[in-house]
Amino acid sequence: MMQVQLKDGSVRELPENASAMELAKQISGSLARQACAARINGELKDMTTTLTPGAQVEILTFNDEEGRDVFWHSSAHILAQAVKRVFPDAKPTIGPPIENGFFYDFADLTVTEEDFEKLEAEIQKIVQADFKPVRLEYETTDQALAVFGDNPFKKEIIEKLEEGLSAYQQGEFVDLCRGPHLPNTKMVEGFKILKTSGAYWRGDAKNPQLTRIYAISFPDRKQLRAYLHQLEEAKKRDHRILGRKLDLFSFQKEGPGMPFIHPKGMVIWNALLDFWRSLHREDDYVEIKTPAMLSCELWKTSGHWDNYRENMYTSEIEEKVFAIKPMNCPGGMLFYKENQFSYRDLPRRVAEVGNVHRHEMSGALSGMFRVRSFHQDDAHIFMKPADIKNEILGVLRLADKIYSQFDLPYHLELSTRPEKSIGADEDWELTTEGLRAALIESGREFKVNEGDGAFYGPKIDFHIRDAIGRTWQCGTIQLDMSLPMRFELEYIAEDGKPKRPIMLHRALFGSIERFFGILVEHYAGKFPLWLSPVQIRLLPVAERHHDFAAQLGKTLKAAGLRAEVDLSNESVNKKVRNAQVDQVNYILVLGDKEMEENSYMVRTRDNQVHPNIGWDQLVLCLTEESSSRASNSLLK
RNA sequence: GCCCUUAUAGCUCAGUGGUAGAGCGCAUCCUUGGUAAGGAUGAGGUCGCCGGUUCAAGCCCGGCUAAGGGCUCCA
Repeated sequence: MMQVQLKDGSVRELPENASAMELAKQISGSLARQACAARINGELKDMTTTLTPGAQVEILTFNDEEGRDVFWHSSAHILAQAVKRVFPDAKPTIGPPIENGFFYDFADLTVTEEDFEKLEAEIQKIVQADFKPVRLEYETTDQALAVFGDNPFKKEIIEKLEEGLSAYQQGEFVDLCRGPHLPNTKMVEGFKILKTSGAYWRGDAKNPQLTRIYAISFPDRKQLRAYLHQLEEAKKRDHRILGRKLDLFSFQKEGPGMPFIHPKGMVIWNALLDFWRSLHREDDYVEIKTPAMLSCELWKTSGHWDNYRENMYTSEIEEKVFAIKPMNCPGGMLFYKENQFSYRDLPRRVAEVGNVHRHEMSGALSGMFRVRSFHQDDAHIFMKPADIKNEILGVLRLADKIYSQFDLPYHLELSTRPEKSIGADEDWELTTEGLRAALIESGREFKVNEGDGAFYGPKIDFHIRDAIGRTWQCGTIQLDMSLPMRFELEYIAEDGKPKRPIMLHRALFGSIERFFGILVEHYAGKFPLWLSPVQIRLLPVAERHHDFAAQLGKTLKAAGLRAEVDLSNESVNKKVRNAQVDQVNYILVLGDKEMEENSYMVRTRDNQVHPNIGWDQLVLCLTEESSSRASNSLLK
């Protein structure tokens, strides 16, 4: 007999040479059925692994991140086995687990969605065959090459690894693999191929393109169904679909990646910017507007011409070359140089909501999330070295006000000096520590990405998490040591001598277009009142109530509310439905009763009914809800 | 940019080589209706664009344009 220790510190007695699976069985039958792999003395191993006396053992299931990775990686092998059966010429390359599921990349394979059914049928056969993956180990590179040498991708991997080579076999299928793997294939009850795409070998466009198949699997068919359901739900929030349904924006083939914002979208846009401007006024920002197009000489000075030219739209007129701005900063530099500043004038906070154009690769475009024409809520802060910490703190506070307005949780990341960078060591030290000190003083947690800063300075990024759990990099604070130098910015210091200011770029929404798209999905089109394109719709019951409704509509508009009166020749039921489908916040049906009683029944788009509300009370309540930018209805 | 997929009425989508369809929306009329779809009639399409195959192309082939998924996760 021998003893092993479990994660919780308890000790188990087992026969000599017992495997991890036998341990799991001793603990409980259900654990043994769910066990994906074991962590033995800190290393991930197969359940078949023989335990040694005194070993520390943890049994991992699908509920553990690492267990899940093993589950999905084994699923990838099953997928590859099925692909080999259906397409014998396909050459498997790699097949790792990812955040949601896994993929496998193949060379010499073309699949379409019509093949999915065939592949899934084959996968079911493999699952039902209940293969027990067996680990094979190779002593030498040559041994491994004898098995996999005809696959150039596996060959590359083998030659790179040289030792510790292993493979797993299930039935006729052998795949080079580090492991570990599931004890059997029958555990994979729910399996679904999701999509296929091209992917470059090792992620590099210079390498051959492979065919990638994405899939997901679960130990339980119910979990698969729930996951697929969740995907469907997320699809319903898709800002591209809601944007069309709610008539917020559109794209035209004449302007790929260049959104048209419709009147209802502009209501949201303007509400966002009103909010943004009010906060910036409080924080003593001034706002400017610089030209969309400027001479290429400017872009040569800023460095964009050398580094960014292929992404810039250019135009030649009267033999002079101009470029549409991909960033606002160079224009902001010219503005700074308009005046001579004293140290007393700093920090100077200059904001600009600038429309920038960047020629993104055609395949990268995606709704409002990745566009070629967008607006940055930019600001450039010019300051003395001593101002850094306070200015960063100010921006952190401002960002917090903005994100918390939308109930968007976020986290911060600090990126430090990359290998390729400009500027003196002491400048990097000064600026990076300024950022760090401000982050620490703000009391917020942050992650550090060493070497991930821009070549011209360190930065802080804001990553927000939306209602479906996805994270987005929105805000950014970037210290820039390059532009003040290139543009020879100065201020006059206390000693009367010119000094170079420190400059930072910052954006909080990031791209307004993208933030807009995120909000559409975050709220699933159900905007809070202050953002909502149509806040209230009045539905007269019959024609004799039209004048009454129009009159009330006028009162609401005069109170600053966005009201519509539905005079269409439709039934009341239909009008209510239309208003709810249009995500109108409040719906009022107006008939004889309302004309007589001056008391109203207010219905929301979610079918909440608030009875017996007086007109003045209603107007007061809605104006308060809207102007205070409340997240939830104030009606009781 | 590259790989795969898609493009038919304003929108969502059927239509596998023989003169173009549905639902919603829109228009007109009937209905004047009380809280999620009242009824009838009608208009609306060079089937994304260019070329090819064919007696005949929305459908097959090629090119272009646009859209969607992906190209970060290293056996």
